[in-house]
Amino acid sequence: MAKDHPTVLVVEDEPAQRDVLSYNLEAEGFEVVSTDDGEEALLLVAEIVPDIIVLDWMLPGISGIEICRRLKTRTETAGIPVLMLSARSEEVDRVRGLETGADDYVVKPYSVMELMARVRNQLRRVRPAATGQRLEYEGIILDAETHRVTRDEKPLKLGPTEFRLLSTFMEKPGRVWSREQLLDRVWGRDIYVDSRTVDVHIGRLRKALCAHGGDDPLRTVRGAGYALG
Amino acid sequence: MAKDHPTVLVVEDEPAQRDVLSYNLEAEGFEVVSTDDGEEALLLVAEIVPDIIVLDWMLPGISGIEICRRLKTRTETAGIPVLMLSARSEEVDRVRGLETGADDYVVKPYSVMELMARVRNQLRRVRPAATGQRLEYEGIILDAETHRVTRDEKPLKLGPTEFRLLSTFMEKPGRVWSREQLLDRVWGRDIYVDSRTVDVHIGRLRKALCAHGGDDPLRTVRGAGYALG
DNA sequence: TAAAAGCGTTACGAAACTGTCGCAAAAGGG
DNA sequence: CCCTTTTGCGACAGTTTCGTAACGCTTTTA
Repeated sequence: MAKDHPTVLVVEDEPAQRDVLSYNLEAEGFEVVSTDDGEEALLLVAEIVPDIIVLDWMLPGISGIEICRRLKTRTETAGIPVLMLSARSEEVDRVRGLETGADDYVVKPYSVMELMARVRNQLRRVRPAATGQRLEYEGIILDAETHRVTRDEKPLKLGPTEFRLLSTFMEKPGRVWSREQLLDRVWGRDIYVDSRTVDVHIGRLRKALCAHGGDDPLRTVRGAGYALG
Repeated sequence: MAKDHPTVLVVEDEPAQRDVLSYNLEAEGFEVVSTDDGEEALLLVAEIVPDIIVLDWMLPGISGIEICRRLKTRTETAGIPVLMLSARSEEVDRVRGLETGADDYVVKPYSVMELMARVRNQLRRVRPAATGQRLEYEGIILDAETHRVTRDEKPLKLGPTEFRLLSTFMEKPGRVWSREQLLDRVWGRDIYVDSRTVDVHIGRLRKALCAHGGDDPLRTVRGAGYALG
């Protein structure tokens, strides 16, 4: 029903490796999409907008390094963390890998635990709420671990949907989210609900946020969507 | 020279598998001893007295199942948790595995994270003090060593399941645990138990905690799970 | 070996939450 | 200033989630 699991895109040409990665990532509760093809990867990124990309260095066709470079030079995708995998261990490669903009670099053979830790580490930057962190904005504190929300020390009562909605806003204060983006993120990619439903929940969130007084921190951007602050 | 890291004995004949296991277990801070031979395993158990044994089902010479049987029928070794690994997935095997006294059973291919979690899970059973001897929260004191719980000096009567449930909560007061996470930690990953069963035990735990008066310290987080405080 | 305690499932009522609708209010555009 | 588009929001009915009592079964205890 609801989606709060981050999506990982795995780009790896060797099937066995790909399976191990998918299996373990899924077991950790991530939503995994994988491909063995560089071109397809670039298309998938635009389509599914993953929260993080795990990218093999060596690929048939476009190399991983090239994919990374392209992603990092496009503003829409530059923010997505890229974790490079490589069979080589030379220092040169590590440097080159990070030069192209990869956010982290893991040398094969790697410990699965280590890889998971690094994936989580990157996610912590992009999806703080999904990794159980504390978010704060203008006196509003959202603690993902305890599921508690307070405004100016006073506890707020939010339903599950309002909670996820607020988490999304607080991960990037100021960012404007369209109704469709919110439906994707808060409700789930494959669920159909009328986009006006978002309005209603925004309204409910507003009411909850202002329950003890204070300004409405949510901004309506006519024709575009909503934003926090 | 005190040994603060639990020792794991890995019995697995395929070198690649053995290496993966050792690597990941060591990365997790366990002390690992491994062998590919069943006879040697039996000798090693007597020698090093591991805290837990990870045992492959199929071995040249003595089978894993036979090793398990022998260990479980000797009183000195019966208490050591045995985690069975198997490439087969038939129900028959699962049943037979648990019949011989294995404490848990993992089917290949397994998630490394899952395996680690199960190892930790078994260890917790044997060394409840591993995380800390005495937990306290708001007048509730749980002594892992004596298996006793008091609230405001008054002793509480908890069943085994409620005890484990409470110790999970007290490990991280405030943290919200989903029903699935609780099933994992308190029950065990392999057995199918309806997730609603958690509710019932939460209810029982609540009743026990409030037996001598006082507020209900457990918080229900709709759509997410439960938390202490 | 009988009694007691503990366990997991089910059923059902209560409460909370959800999505949709309809209309009023607000915002833009010309 | 009026007309169109977009948004706010109360109301409502349907659905989901939760708490708990009851029950049969297994394990432990005396």
